Amino acid sequence: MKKHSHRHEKESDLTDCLRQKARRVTGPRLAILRLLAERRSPMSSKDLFARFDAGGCDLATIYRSLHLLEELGLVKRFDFGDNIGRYELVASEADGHHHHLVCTRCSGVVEIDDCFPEELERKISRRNGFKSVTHKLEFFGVCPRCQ
Amino acid sequence: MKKHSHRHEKESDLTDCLRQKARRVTGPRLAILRLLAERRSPMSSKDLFARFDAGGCDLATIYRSLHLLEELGLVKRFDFGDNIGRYELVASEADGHHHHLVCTRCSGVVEIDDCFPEELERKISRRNGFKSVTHKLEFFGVCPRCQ
DNA sequence: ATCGCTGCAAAAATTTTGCAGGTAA
DNA sequence: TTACCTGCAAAATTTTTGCAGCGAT
Repeated sequence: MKKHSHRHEKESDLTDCLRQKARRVTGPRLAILRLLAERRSPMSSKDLFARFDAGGCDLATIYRSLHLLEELGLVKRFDFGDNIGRYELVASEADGHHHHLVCTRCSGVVEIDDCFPEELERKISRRNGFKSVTHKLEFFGVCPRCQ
Repeated sequence: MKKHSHRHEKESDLTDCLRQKARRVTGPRLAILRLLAERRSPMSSKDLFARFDAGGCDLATIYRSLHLLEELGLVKRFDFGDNIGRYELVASEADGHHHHLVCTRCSGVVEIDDCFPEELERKISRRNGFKSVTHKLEFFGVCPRCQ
């Protein structure tokens, strides 16, 4: 059984992870996690920067925080092919692995749960002798409103 | 039956495509196509720039050319998550749609022919009301030599 | 009181754009 | 000749880094 979820779950995850690495729990890191938790679709550093209240947080800090949070496995980076890194909170339930369907007109994002078949991934890994194989999969198309 | 391939196939494809758009066949465009044709794995603008002989070609021209060639459907852009656009020649046989297995240590690239099942892609498209759905799929892992 | 973290500023890296002159058709 | 292209330089974007001071533990 997984622990029950309550509003501070992410904060305690963060505290746990950081303690293990002798890193500190700070305002910007908590704020970034909260901002990401408010949205289902991935956000860029700039998106986050724009959503900080007055007295916000430096852009450099956002970049540094996202790198750290990614290293801790609390957030995950996605790439939609426009040279802008976007990050999403990693779901605590299950593995949270999922993909996106991005509208090429309005850039709207729909979360997709279907995934590349594990068996095929294993086959690709085995056939090429690669270890620790993962994948990135994103879908692109024109959403109903933009058609 | 498809037309037989000979060494100038890409050049004539280019000529055809450009004519249709009232664009010109130029040295840099031909050179970029040739450089891409020499390699199986995708190249960045900088890679291409570095491979130009003396009296080469401006980086800005490479960027402009790649955009144009992509628009013409002669090259395709891939993203490996490092904010660097990489381009590959579009195979003339079949649709040439394929993916890559990238080593996270040495950045070596293996071409992969397996692809996301069409039926699943159609299901995703249908379920969300999206049109013209395509996808980007890349694999990452540690290659045999780097293990 | 440590050591890590942040803001600020400067730099780096990738990509885009403006413009004057050169070139394919 | 007429657009279109290219090189050069400057700018725009996104991301990284150095450093002095602040702050979590």
